[in-house]
Amino acid sequence: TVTSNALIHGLCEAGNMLEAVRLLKVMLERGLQLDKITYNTLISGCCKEGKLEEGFKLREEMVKRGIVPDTFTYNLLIHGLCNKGKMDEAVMLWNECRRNGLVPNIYTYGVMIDGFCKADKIEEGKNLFNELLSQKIELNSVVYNTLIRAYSRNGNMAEAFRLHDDMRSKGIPPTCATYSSLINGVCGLGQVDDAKCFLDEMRKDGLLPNVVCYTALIGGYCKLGQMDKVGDILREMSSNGIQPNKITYTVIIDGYCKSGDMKEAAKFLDEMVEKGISPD
RNA sequence: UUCACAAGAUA
Repeated sequence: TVTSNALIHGLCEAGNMLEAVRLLKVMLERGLQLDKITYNTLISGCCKEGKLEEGFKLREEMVKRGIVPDTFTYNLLIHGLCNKGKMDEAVMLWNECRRNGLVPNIYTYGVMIDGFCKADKIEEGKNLFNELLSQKIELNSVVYNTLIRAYSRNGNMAEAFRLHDDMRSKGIPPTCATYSSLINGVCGLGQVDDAKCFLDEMRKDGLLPNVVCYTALIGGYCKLGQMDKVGDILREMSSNGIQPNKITYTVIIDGYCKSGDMKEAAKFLDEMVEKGISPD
């Protein structure tokens, strides 16, 4: 069963749900004992493809087989609902989860907080976060990053920085995701040169700026129409061994197009294709 | 062996 579960997971990750379900049938035919992990893995695959109905059907099926859904199961389904912006239904599932005597974990909170934030209900997200603070659940970087991203997108950098200080003071390490959100927020205010300083701060924290951080900065310069600065960042990236990816190129090409320089845009498109990245 | 967070364009 463990081996088959791992295989199913691999197929789901590859987006090959049909094969994964086929494998499930094979397991049944061979009389292999299915477990929570088998079902959770499949439910995760369905939810990632946005096939929520399938996910809920699988949950029914597991119950029929006498396998009791656990917190993972709920987290997956709640996540699926959140991704569709169905926060009211997500809240109902959250309540059902507790009614069934299951204890929400850090993932449950993380998914819900992120769902609220992405549905433009930051205050609700923040309230859940405060509830989380009062629990005996250990906090981690992800929940902080979620809120930091939300406040940064809103241009509320004061609150974003406050959370950043707060996580540090609790010994929770900022990550690349923390910094890319902060960079993106400061860039959104047009302070791209200031945002660039975060690269050094990251290194002081023992983090190596990754392609996401650099791309956020490039995007900032593009929005300001400072296309000359884009080359600087690209050089800094390559001297640090970081390769631009498809999103980086998309940002640059879009920037040149919007600044009316189609020749440069075409150059970067060519460069991207030469590197084996297919445009979309 | 299964769950959450960061950067882009899109009529």
